[in-house]
Amino acid sequence: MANETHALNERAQLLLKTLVERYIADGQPVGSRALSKYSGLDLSPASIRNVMADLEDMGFIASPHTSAGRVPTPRGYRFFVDTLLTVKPLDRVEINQLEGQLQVENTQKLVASASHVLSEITRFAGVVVTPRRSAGFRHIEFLRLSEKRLLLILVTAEGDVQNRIIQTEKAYTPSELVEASNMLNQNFAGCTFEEIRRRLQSELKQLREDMSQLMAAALAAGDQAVSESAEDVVISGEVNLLGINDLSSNMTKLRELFNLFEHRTTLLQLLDVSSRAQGVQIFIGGEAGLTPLDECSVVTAPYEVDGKIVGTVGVIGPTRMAYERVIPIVDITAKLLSSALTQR
Amino acid sequence: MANETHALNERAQLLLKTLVERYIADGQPVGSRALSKYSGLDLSPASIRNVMADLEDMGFIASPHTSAGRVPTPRGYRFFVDTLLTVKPLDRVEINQLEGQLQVENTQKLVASASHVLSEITRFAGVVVTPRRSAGFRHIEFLRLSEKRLLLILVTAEGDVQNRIIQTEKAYTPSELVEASNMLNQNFAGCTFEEIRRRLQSELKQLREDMSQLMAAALAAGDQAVSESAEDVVISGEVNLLGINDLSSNMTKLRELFNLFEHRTTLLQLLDVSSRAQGVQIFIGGEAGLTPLDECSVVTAPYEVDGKIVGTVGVIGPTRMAYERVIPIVDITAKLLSSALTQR
DNA sequence: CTCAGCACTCTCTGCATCAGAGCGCCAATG
DNA sequence: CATTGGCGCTCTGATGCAGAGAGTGCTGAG
Repeated sequence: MANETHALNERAQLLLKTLVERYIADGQPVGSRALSKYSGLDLSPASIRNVMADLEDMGFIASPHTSAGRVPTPRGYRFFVDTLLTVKPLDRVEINQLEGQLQVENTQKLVASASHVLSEITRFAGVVVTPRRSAGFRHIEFLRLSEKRLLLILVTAEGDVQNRIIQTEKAYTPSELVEASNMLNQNFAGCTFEEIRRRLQSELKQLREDMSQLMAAALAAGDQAVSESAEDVVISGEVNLLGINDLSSNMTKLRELFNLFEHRTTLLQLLDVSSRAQGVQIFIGGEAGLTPLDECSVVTAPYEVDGKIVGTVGVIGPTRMAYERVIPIVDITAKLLSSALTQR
Repeated sequence: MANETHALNERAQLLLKTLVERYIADGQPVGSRALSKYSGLDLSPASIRNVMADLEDMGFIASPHTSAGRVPTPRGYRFFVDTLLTVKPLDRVEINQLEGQLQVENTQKLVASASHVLSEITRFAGVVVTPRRSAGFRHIEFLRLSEKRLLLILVTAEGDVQNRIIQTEKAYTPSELVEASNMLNQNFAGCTFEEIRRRLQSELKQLREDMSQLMAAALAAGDQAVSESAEDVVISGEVNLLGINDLSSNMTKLRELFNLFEHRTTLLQLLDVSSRAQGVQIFIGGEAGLTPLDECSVVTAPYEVDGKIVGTVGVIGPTRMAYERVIPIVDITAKLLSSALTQR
C-alpha cells in the first residue's frame, strides 16, 4: 500500500481514467457503483471504493460532500491529460471544414476567423494572439487628406497594413510627399525604424528642413504604429461559456471570467507562456494562478511563420471539457494558421 | 373618472413620475406607502392606492403579484421618458472626459473608442454602427508581396484604409504595378468602382491584356472591399450587463441577449431605424419586437459627417436605467463623433 | 484480495407554518 | 365628494421538519 502513494498501479489508472471520462460526459460526481459498471473491470463497488479512497488520499479525486460520488481534482485532470488521455486525430472532413472557414484576405481577418472557427467548432471561447511583427517596414506612403493632415500608410515586412492620420505644422505639396516616401522606400525598405533613425541622424541636417520634419513625423508615427500593434488577443464565442452549466451557476465567477477577457493584458501573459514550448499545451483550473480561471482549462498551441513562433491560438472552456476532441482541433488550427501566414 | 382613461391629470402624472423614479433607483416594486412618502403630495396611502389602481387600468403600471408594490410597464416607461423626464445636461468636466477618451488616429479606433467610452461611463453596453462609406476611392496602390501575390491598398474618400491580398495569374513587375496604380489614381480618383467599370469597359480592350487583367482584379477586389465593409456594429462592455440584476437573474434571457450581440445583422436593423430621425431616440423593452431585448432599453443617437447622417451610437442597458443620465451622454457622444469625423 | 452487508452522513424535495408587505374595499369624515 | 383610517384577503419568502435517495467507510467472511 505504502508504495502506492508514489505510483498508480494499472488498475487505479484505469479507474481514474474512466472516472474522469464519465465525469466529463455527465457532469455528475461518479460513485463506486457507476464506476464498477463502466470500468469493464468486473469488480464490485466495494472493492472499487477502496481504490477510490486511495485516489482521494493521493489528491486525484475529491468528493463534494459525504454522500456524493467523486470528481477529479485539478491534479486528477492533470494526470489524466498527461498520461491517460488518448486523442483521436481529426478526419479529413473536419480539417477541410476548418480550413474552409479561414479567411485569408488579410492578417486581421485571418486571425479573427481563426478565433471564430475555434469557438464555433468547440462551442467554447476561441482565442488567438495576433502575430508578433518585426519592427521593419516594406513600404510607406504619405497621402494628403487636407491642408495639414496627412494619412500615413505603412506596410510591414509581413504584409500587414497600418494607417494613421498625422497633423503637420506646414502644408506639404503632393510632390513633396511623393519625394519623401520615395526616399524612405528606396533607401530604407526592410529596416526597422530604429535603424532608420540612426542612419538618418547624420543625413538629417543635410535635408531641407521641411523634409526633415516630415521624416521625423513619419518615424515617430511608424514607431508608435509598430509598438502599439505589438501583440493583442482576439477572443470570440465568449457567449458559449454562458451556456456551460459548470460556469454559469456561479454568477460572480462568471463575471470575473468575463472581466478577464476585457483586460487583455493578463490573458496575454498566460497565452504567451504557451509560445515558449512547441505543440499543444494545457492549463488546468487555477494552475496558472489566475483565480477567474478556476473552473476553466485553456488549451493552446503556438503557430509560426517561416519556422519561427509568432503567436498562439487556443480554446478556453470549462475544465470539464472533451480534451480528446479539443486538443486536435487546436493543434490543426495552429498548423493551418501557420501555413496560411507563411504563404506571404 | 371615465375621461381619465384618456388623459392623466397632473396628480396622476406626478405619482407615475415618482413611482418610475423610485423604481429605477431601488429596483423594488414600490407600494402606496412609499409613494405617499416620496411624492411630496401629502396624500395618504389609501388615496394613492386609488390613483394607482387607475394607472394600472390604463396600463402604465403593473404588480408582479398581489402583495407587492407596482412596477412600470413598458408603456409606463414610454410615457415617462416622453413627457415626464427632465434631463440635466452634462457639465463641462464630463464632456471633456468623454472627449479625452476618443482616439482620433483613424476611423476604426475612433469608432471603437466611442463604443468603449460609452460603456465605461454608463456601465452598460456601448454600441456604434460604423460610418457608411461612399463607394468612391481616393487612392489605390498595388504592392508586390511575392511572385504572384499582390497587396491591394485602398484609401476611401473618407480617408479609411482597406487592404487585401490578391492572387494573380501572371507575375507582374513592380513597374507594371506602378503604371496600373498611376493610371487608376490619375484618371479615376473620386469615382465609384461602378463608374470606373463603366468607363473602363470601352478602353479595356485597347490596353495590353496583362494590364486589363490587373484592372479587372483591382475592380473586383475594390468592389468587394467596399461592399464588405458596408456597415457593422461595434459593441463593447457587454460584460457590464452581467452585473445587472434585472438581467442576470434570467440565465436564458441573458444568453439570448448575448446571442443577439453576436448576430450583428439583427441588431444592425434596429439601430438603423434610429438613423432616420434626428436626435436621441429610445427603444423600450420589447417595443421593437425583439424578444431578447425584453428587459432592455436602447438609447441611440445618429451621428453625421458634413451634415449627413452616416451612423448611430447608442447604449444598451436594462429598461430600469437612469435615462436622465444616459440620454445626454449618448447625445454628446454622437456630437463628438460627428465633429471628429467631419475634420477629415 | 475480494466482496456483501450495514450503519452513517449528507443532500434534496415536499410540506406546513408564519410573519411581512401591500392591496382592495368600505364606511366614516370634513 | 374627495380623502382617509381600518379591516380582511392574498401572495411571497423564510424557516423548520421529515423522508427518500445516494454513496461512503468499515467490518467480517470467503
